[in-house]
Amino acid sequence: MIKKPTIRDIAHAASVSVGTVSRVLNGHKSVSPENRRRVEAVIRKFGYRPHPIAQSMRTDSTKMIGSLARNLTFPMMVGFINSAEPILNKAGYVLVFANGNDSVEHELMIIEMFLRRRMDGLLMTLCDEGSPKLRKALKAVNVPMILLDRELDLDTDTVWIDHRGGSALATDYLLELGHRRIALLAGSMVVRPARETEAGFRGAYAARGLIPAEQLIVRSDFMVASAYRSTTDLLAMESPPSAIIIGGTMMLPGVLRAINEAHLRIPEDISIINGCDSDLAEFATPSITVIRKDFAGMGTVAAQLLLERLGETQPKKSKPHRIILPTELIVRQSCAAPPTVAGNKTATRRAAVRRR
Amino acid sequence: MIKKPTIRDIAHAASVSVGTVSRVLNGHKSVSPENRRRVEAVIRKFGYRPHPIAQSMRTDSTKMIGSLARNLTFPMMVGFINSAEPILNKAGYVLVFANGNDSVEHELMIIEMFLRRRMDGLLMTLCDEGSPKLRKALKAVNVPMILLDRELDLDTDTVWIDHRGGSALATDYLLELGHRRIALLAGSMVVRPARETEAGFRGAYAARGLIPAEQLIVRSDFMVASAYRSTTDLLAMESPPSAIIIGGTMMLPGVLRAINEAHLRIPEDISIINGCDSDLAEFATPSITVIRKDFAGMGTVAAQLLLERLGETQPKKSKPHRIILPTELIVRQSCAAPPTVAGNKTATRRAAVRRR
DNA sequence: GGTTCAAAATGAAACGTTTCCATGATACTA
DNA sequence: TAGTATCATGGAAACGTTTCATTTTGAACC
Repeated sequence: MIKKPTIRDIAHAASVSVGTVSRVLNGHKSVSPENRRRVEAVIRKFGYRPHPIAQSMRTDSTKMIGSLARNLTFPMMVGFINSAEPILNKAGYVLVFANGNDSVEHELMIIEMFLRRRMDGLLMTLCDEGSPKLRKALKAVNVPMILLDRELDLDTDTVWIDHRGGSALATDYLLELGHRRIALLAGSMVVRPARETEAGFRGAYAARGLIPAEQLIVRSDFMVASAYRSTTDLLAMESPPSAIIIGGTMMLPGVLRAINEAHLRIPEDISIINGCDSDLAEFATPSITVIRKDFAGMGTVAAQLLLERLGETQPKKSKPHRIILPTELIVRQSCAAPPTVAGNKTATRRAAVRRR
Repeated sequence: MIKKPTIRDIAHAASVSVGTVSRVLNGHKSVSPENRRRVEAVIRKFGYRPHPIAQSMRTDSTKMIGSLARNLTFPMMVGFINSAEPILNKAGYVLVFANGNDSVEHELMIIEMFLRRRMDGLLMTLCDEGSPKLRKALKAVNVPMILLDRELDLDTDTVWIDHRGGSALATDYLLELGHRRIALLAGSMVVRPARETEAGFRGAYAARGLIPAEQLIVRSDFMVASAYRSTTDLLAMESPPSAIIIGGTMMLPGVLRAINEAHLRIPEDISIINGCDSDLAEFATPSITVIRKDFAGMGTVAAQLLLERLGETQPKKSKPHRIILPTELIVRQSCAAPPTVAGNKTATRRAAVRRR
């Protein structure tokens, strides 16, 4: 491997000073057309590319964006990264990715690492909004940062998904169908999505002058294993729910398994709505009604917001942006009127057989 | 934000030279216990951390690993990154991620970018093994590189998945059930997995002295849209297949949709086997038999292999590693004996109704 | 033709490390 | 005791840029 040419080589070959080459490179004004032409020719001829590390050393800017996620397993992160990464790339930035593994300690380490490595900007989702340590760490961040679906009292740009609206839509839909015992797998209250989901749920009840059954609101975490456990418990209750709203994005398999094992049919015996769309929701039998959330849109918006901040010459912060992305209820086949109270099981089972 | 202390500040505070501090930092031998103690104390007191960019500038090593994938949408990439990233992190490396978007041009740009940014190592999957440009670009790579599930005639470490074995297992299973018209959605022949899948398919036929129907082998790409189209075409054939093996990892929804629209039942009318496991495969009704592939294992192995190479003091290449990860057939409910030839449709439809 | 002024170009410093070379000190050998 | 390894340390160069202060150039003006 031949040694790469440096700016010095270019300067020499074009018989100008390194300063002049640098000015050509960075499009500065005062360089004569004649010299500019010559320098550019030599650059092309040598295939010269400036050394990014040396540039970083001098300018203290790395053209790198750090992205911290709780867990890449979440389908949302895939949609997010997939749409954010090309936008950043196009602007000359590179995405450095790290997994927080749902651990505060781990996330702290990663934040420290991002700052030490002089990331130019950060895209962050945290596992716990309540951790004072994390809050302090974020507060010390001195580069543009976009907070993703998290609520911390910091003056940073934020992109939120309207979990509350989606949840209300779903709840209202079930109430309209006649359900009165709706369970909610809300997830972990230490992050905004779970709290908003619960708020939307309660709001929909309240709008009809109804009150949800507290024991049907389950707050645990977003894992598939807890979903399975929670659903099993719910179905074993004295008076079980006639519908379940799944708050998280990856809990659906656990819920389906629990329902299968209880030998219940969807939607005859129980209705369900999932908290995000997925292959499984679309192609399960019956297909699952979902609250669709635009994670790809979140990636796009976050990337654009970040680039905007990075482009600001004035470091005097303009007011932080706060963007909320709408959600949508995709009605499929997993919801029906609740089983009638009298002659419950038999009636609905017969109906199901007729159905196909 | 206070200015960070530099090695010079430490040297001054500990009344030693910067050289000595550097030696302490890098664990060199010849520094007196007394000085080492003092320097370490000052470092702790100041909370000093060496500046990674300056280190890179001097050592020409960035502690960054570039990872190029065709498309993060592939579930395999998620499993892969999720398991590789923590291993690299633990060793002090950082994962820089880029999406090739299934475009040769784009992948070339990214490779160039990785090299320019002086990645210490590369984890690569390409969209086309046949592209001379890509081959040339890879050949010019002068850092350790692991090739993932791709076959190029280069002396780099490689991690392969045993697509051939898995495909043979699946094919044999269907042949054993009595199927003789098995379709294969092989995917795009420009990458190894597709070719190996087809080879395993043919091998299983050959092992029984049988010959597959060529018109049932479909070679297109791995997208869900093509899967839908191909399946629709297959089902519309004069004598359609009685079973389908899906070569790709994300084509299942397309196949299911086409089968639904043709009003065929799985497995009574048609058997299917998917090329990788997924939530959908596990929880679809009926659940789908799959060839399970260990993408997480691939991430682990690739990361370890890469770290091993990076740790080699001798740059004299030892023989390239070539690791093949086994596959496994997970039998679920999507396969049955083919419909009997006589009285075909009626017979099986009745059977299906009986079934539940 | 000399003076003035803006534009263009140069040369060197600086960014924060690592590493090499030289030097001094200490211990070991003959 | 002198000679010679060995070890510890300091000082400085080097990595490849950008930028700043300074000098050079050339045109315009009177």
